[in-house]
Amino acid sequence: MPSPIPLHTETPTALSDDKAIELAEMFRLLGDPSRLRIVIETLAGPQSVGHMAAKLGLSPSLVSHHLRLLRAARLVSPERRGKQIFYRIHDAHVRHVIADMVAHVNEDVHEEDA
Amino acid sequence: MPSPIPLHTETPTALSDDKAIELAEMFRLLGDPSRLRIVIETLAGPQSVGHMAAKLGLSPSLVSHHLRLLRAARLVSPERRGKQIFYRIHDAHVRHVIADMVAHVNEDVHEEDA
DNA sequence: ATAACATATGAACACCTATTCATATGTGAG
DNA sequence: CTCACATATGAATAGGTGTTCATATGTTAT
Repeated sequence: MPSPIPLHTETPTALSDDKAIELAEMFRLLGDPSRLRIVIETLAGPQSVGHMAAKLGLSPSLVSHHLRLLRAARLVSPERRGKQIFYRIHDAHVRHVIADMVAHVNEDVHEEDA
Repeated sequence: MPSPIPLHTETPTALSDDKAIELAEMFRLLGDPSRLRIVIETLAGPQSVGHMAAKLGLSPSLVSHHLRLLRAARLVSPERRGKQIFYRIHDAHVRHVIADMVAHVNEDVHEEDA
């Protein structure tokens, strides 16, 4: 029979092709400075579009465009409160991934080779 | 005195603007499927350009182009062995960041809200 | 109803980028 | 030296993308 559900057949860090594409798509969205800053803002809690635009020095229109992409990729999710719409990080998974990256960059002491 | 070396002044996940740009640049490079797969290959140990090209189904030329960008960003580093050139992940920092992301995507059980 | 505000959306544009192809550079063998 | 192999590089191009502007949609208050 063809090895059912192989758990540890490859190197500790392997990735199926579809997972690679999925992960690349997430990286791509975070690869734009404006978008990355928007996502990081949501880590502190739900933020309105206007608040983010003001705080980041971007036009509300631009922030909305970026939020649409982040929404479609399920990186953030909207929540209406009166006239405003607050965006939060979509789930704990995304939160952990981003937070880890930020932590890594912040501690950024240059270690030697791997 | 103006609070020296503030450690926990902001939210647990804040980021200076230059760090945000630096991080975004790293995300951007990993945001291309071909490039991401190349980097992931190097996690298993030093790999020659030709080997990667064959394994990933990409032209050696394309792999070389991508490696140039990854090299410039210090994500990978080259090492000559005879005619071939082997690329490895540049340092432990990069290795951890990528490995964490792969791990997160692999365990990918959809949790609820953050 | 209208008005004011908040966000979203569509089009247009300038810019960037991934890929291919052709060519160059470097290396070891004979 | 020449030849074959491995990688790098430059140009050209097709497709993608971030931003701006104008306009639409939705919400609350009067």
